[in-house]
Amino acid sequence: MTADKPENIREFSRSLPMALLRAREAAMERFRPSLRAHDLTDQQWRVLRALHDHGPQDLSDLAEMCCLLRPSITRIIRAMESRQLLIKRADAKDQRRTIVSITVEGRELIAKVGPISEQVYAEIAADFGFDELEDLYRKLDTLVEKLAKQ
Amino acid sequence: MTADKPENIREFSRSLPMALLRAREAAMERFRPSLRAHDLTDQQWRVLRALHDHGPQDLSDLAEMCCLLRPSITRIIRAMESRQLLIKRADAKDQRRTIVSITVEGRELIAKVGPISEQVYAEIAADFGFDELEDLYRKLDTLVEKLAKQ
DNA sequence: ATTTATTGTTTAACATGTTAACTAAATAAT
DNA sequence: ATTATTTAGTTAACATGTTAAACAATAAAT
Repeated sequence: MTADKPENIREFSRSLPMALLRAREAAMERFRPSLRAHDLTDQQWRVLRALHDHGPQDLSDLAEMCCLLRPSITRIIRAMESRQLLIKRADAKDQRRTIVSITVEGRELIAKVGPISEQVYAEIAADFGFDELEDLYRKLDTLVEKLAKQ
Repeated sequence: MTADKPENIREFSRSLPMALLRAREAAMERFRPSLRAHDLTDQQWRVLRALHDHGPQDLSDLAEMCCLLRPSITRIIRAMESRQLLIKRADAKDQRRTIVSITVEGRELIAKVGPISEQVYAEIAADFGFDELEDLYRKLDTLVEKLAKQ
């Protein structure tokens, strides 16, 4: 007895969010081992890289950058500060703002994990094709752009 | 004083998992309002659609289908069962397996939310371009395929 | 047949996602 | 200047993500 499959809804496999999630999981699966080996969650690694690449940031900008919600980043920063991977200070001009900077320890961790991560990336590019990858980036950027408007 | 930006690591913005996450968030942002209006989380909606489209499933297959981990699906199914959106029963041939089926109430919810979801999808296709969307699906499928091997 | 290994699911513990409510600091309005 | 509004961040409460460990049922090995 097969399920009576109504035709009134798009197939599950053709769900854009699902397709993007599956792709992301497939990619992350390759990066996770090295992150976990250094006691980093996906999110902590994102925060560390954002601070490394773009310098000190207030929490809201950092959250936006890393695709994290404010309550999440509050907890993530707290845990990372206690590990001394970053430091917090109040913004002198606006006492509401908290500004976060990466520490030497944070940079050392990047120096350890970064190269492994780069190698994984190179493997992905080799398996999928470098040009294909660039094309995918462009399409994803365009999608975000088109969906953000309105 | 700008951050000293070392060149030894790929730019944060060129992270494949981040690009996929940003795109997914941009898409989900459009679907969430109707899901929340019917007290559904993203994950619960995925489970409901999977059961609707593919019929009764055991928990492991369902988890795989929905990109969920086993511990997550245990809790999600428990909550949805108490809302009577689905029912569980033991597999007669293998008492370890739990088989889940969508209920009439579950189908009724699909009948309410599905059309709204379809309309959102049509808007996305209109904004991004239907052919572009099809092309994106193909590339994402290929990516998963190439990354899954090895 | 009994033991051993494997498999499907759950529980536990902690991190994050998500929404709403709250606090304090800065701005705007009067 | 005082009040009202907005903004940045936190807390609370609950859902899910994630890993490891536990458990029961099955399959494999002897």
